[in-house]
Amino acid sequence: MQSRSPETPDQASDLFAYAVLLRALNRELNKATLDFAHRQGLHSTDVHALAVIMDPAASADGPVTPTRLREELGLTSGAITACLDRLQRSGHVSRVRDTADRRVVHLAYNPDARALAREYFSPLARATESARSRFTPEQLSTIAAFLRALNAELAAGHEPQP
Amino acid sequence: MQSRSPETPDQASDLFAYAVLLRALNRELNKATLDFAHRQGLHSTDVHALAVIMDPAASADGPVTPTRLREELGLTSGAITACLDRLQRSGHVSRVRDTADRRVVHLAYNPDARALAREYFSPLARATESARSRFTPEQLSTIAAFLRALNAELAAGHEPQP
DNA sequence: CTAGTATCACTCAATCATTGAGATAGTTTA
DNA sequence: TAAACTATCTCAATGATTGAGTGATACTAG
Repeated sequence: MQSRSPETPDQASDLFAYAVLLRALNRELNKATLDFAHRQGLHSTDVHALAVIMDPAASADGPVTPTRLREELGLTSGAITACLDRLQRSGHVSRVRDTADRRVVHLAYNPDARALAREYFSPLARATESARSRFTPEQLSTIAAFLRALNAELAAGHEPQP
Repeated sequence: MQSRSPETPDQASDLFAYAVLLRALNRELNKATLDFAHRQGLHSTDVHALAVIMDPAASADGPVTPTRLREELGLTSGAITACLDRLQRSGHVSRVRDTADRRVVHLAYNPDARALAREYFSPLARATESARSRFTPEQLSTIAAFLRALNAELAAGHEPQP
């Protein structure tokens, strides 16, 4: 530990400071999401749901279904139904019955939701671009590797939760 | 767009993939928070509030007040009061009047909330430790620098929001 | 020093998202 | 075919959140 004065930034190389940084990041992203929700007149739940439906990483393993959304958002089925009702009424997503298993509903976002998505994603993209510009391609690849590793670790940590 | 095959990892060095990684991280952290909230019988709002009150990064500029919490969580004053009532009733935080400005309330978390905090923070710490172990100190310092830069950019992005 | 204004936290009735137990329709197993 | 299972939806009850307004404290100008 070579931290000498309070403002030496290299203290951030220890575990505790890392966790603090990550939670701060989490807070900033949540705040951005809330801001967006308020501007759009949507509930934060609905925006979180939209993010899951729209984000390629979330829909990596197949189309998103209400059950998938329930797991992702930690809500009960009743709440998911209400949330989807709101999103459908406001024209952001539609429910499409699976052809193979007709119990299953696939969630598709409508064309006009794309503009919404762009507006939602762009502040993060802008901030990310700004931060990225200060690092070399090699460094950026290291950082991406870390983020991937961390995501994998966190995802693994949830699994054994009955 | 130079992505060749789905599993090539070096696609993650472009901006789009970065944003996807960051949102995935955000989702994982939120999910961890929700799990914790459910286990503790707390509302997600209350856990978010606790996180703000407990986290050193959040309380960097002075003690946390209800107004600060309102800005951070994007709720109205009525909701904040109710949330603090719950947290106080369950013994996690106490309200302390500021001595200088007696309109202001400072939020302090009680000793028994420390154990709660440890349990809340430890899964993230464990995952972070695991991910960190695969990188050199120099790389870790680069990654921390990026996280700090990104947080600063995101924080700056919120300011001009009236 | 005093009136006027701003700020901080709180109150309370109304609103509306969420819960949780069940109903419904579809699928798989025996 | 009947039984067991699964995915989604329904709906009354619950309770968190809203939003306007209150009381208390602080600042500021005259």
